[in-house]
Amino acid sequence: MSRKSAREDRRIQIMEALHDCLIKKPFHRTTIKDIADRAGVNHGLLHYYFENKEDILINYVEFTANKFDLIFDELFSEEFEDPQEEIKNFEEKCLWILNQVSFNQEYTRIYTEIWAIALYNEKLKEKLKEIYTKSREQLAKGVKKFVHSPAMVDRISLTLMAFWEGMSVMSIFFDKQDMVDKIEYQGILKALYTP
Amino acid sequence: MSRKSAREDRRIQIMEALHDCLIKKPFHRTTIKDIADRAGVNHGLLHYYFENKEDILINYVEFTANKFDLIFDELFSEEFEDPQEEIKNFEEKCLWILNQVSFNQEYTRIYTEIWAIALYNEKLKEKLKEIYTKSREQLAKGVKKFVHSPAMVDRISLTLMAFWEGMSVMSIFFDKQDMVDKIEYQGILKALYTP
Amino acid sequence: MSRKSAREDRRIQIMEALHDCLIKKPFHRTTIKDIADRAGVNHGLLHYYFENKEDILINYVEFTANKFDLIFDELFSEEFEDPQEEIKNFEEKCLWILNQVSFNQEYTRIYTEIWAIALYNEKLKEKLKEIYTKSREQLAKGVKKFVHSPAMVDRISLTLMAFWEGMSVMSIFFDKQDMVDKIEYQGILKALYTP
Amino acid sequence: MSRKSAREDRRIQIMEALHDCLIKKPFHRTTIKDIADRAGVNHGLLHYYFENKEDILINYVEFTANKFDLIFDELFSEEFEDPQEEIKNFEEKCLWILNQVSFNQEYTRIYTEIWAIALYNEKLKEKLKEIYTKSREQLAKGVKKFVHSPAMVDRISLTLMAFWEGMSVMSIFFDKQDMVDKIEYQGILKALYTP
DNA sequence: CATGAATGAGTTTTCATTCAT
DNA sequence: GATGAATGAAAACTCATTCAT
Repeated sequence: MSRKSAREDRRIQIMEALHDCLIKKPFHRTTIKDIADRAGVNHGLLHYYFENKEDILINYVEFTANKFDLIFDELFSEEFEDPQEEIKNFEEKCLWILNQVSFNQEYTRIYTEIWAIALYNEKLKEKLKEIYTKSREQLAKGVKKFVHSPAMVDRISLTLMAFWEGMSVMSIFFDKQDMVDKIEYQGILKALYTP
Repeated sequence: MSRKSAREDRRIQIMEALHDCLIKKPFHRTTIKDIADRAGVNHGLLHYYFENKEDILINYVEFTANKFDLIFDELFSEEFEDPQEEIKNFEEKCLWILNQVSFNQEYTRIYTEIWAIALYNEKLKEKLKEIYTKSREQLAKGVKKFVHSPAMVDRISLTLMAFWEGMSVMSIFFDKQDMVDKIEYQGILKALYTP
Repeated sequence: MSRKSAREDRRIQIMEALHDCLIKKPFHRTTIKDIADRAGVNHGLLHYYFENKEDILINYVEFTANKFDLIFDELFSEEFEDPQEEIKNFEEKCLWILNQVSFNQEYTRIYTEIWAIALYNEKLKEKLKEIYTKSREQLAKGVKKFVHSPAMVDRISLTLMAFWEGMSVMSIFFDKQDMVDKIEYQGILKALYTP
Repeated sequence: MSRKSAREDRRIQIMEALHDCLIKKPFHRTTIKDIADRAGVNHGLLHYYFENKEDILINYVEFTANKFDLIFDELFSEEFEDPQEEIKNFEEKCLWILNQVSFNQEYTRIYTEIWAIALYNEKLKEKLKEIYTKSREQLAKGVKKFVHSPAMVDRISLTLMAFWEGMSVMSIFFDKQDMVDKIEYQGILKALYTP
């Protein structure tokens, strides 16, 4: 393994340690030592691999963004012959995102806080914008398969993103199953792409 | 003015100072002294009127919650003769909420952070739950006027809440006007209450 | 009741409140407000009746000193015909002091701390010296009844005082009953006044 | 010198700084910064080597306890052929303790306060109990050499401990030389071990 | 006399960051 | 690269005391 990737491995190890920490504590109460302990390295070393504490977070966001990217990419690139099938499949994917992504407790926790930090941190805000823009584009790719007006594709993907985001936030205190039960998801979707 | 309200005035003054501070800095970087300076009082006094820093925040949330409560209450209690009028009115109200509440930059900033804090603070979480439950109920009151199935009333209000919440969060970095333009709001609403 | 004694009543009320507080908390963790609350008066008032916090303590010491004074005075002024009776009576009194004074948990607690404060407070030290000197003198009065050499009277009273003081301090963590059992008190006393 | 002992050296340096501070000021008026300044180190460092202020005190007590332990151990392990010699020697040792330990102004000052703190601090109380129990045991070892009844050995050592403790406390304001003069120490001792 | 609002000095503790080894 | 000792800035909270009403 090259020297470069050994360095990268260490960085990933540290970012994963940060992830584990963020599940338990908010970022500003997570200390450099917490992260170091979790990663099993000396705390002084974190300053060798990252500029400062904030820098670890920014890199962490970039690091996890790639994961989401892969998920959304894979999710919406599948092709079907039958348009009817396409729609049914899309609805399934949307439901999967709601349950697996929006309602993922770990990411909801972590990203809710990252949003809050981003408010006062331009670099982080930029990163988040990137992530959401990409996701929206990939979602749009999926919508395009059965909706033709570009304006409507945009409308639907934006609305879905907002809806997921809101459900994610509300899942913090409202019962997830209860929320899912109350939503007749397909109805909403159908409504969205009905002209 | 009675002594009692003098005390309450001071408390409000302090909570308003916190509000001003939260627009500029996240809560955990806002110091007791920042709030005191902003309120123009001695920092020791904040500990006289509130138990601790967290207590100020919790009271602040309660304080602003009442404002929202009043808004939602007033918004959805108006009665119309014509059901058609009712629906049109409701749509207008919803648009107003999106623009005036969800897209209110100050509250978006502040509440995004409060959500993040609430993740690790049961008292705050409880308060937020209360606020959202109340708002949902008042929103439901408005929906009931033209939708008869209770299940659907529930579905619509939950979906709208999530949608607003998500739009609010996304307004942090996406252009608000652009988002409004892309949404054909009435379409969504109509879709929601069409069986 | 004269104005003067009304003032004195208030002062006593405050000193008694301090006493109650000192049973529960050390002096430096007892706040002016604690004392005021206990006394049922406004905390600002304590500064009207006493110069400052320390002043309350000094007055408290003087106040309780009088109580001890009365006890010792009454204890050793009784007269007996028979010298043998005198000795037996003295031994009883000594045992009473050990059990009722040295082993009095409240006073042990409070005075142990007062000693510590007195180390760095001349006024308090002076007060304590006064109290112990007086007690020693009254104890000596009791001893004189059956011991004639003034030097020995002095020796016995000093030794007894030290012994009581030490037992008091040690009663903080050693079992009192166990200590009493282990001491054959009369033996020690007899030894002390046997030439 | 090993790394381990470098750490221990620093800890001792800090405890010695605390000792120096306690001679001048009571513990609760001694600040972390006072101790750090005295030790010539940064105040933040104290929190690196000790959990908190209280922890320094507890370690200090343990640290000085060992010193006393050594003294008492050495003092009462010497063996003599002649029982008469044994007694004479014991009396000398007791007088030495009175003068060098009970009347040691520094330790009297410091320990008087530590007693007071221990009243409200279980950990400290436990430590003190340990120290006194050990000392009593070592003292008993010395007494055993010329007193055979275990009950009496116990009685004598307890009484001596109390006496020393009391004399120590009283030495705060009574003249030490005067007290020594007034005590015919050998008489007391003889009395104690005379059946 | 009585109240309680207001002040401000003081103290412990936390922690990111630096740096010598 | 790795370690852990050292630094120093920052911050919450406490409380005796003062004072206007």
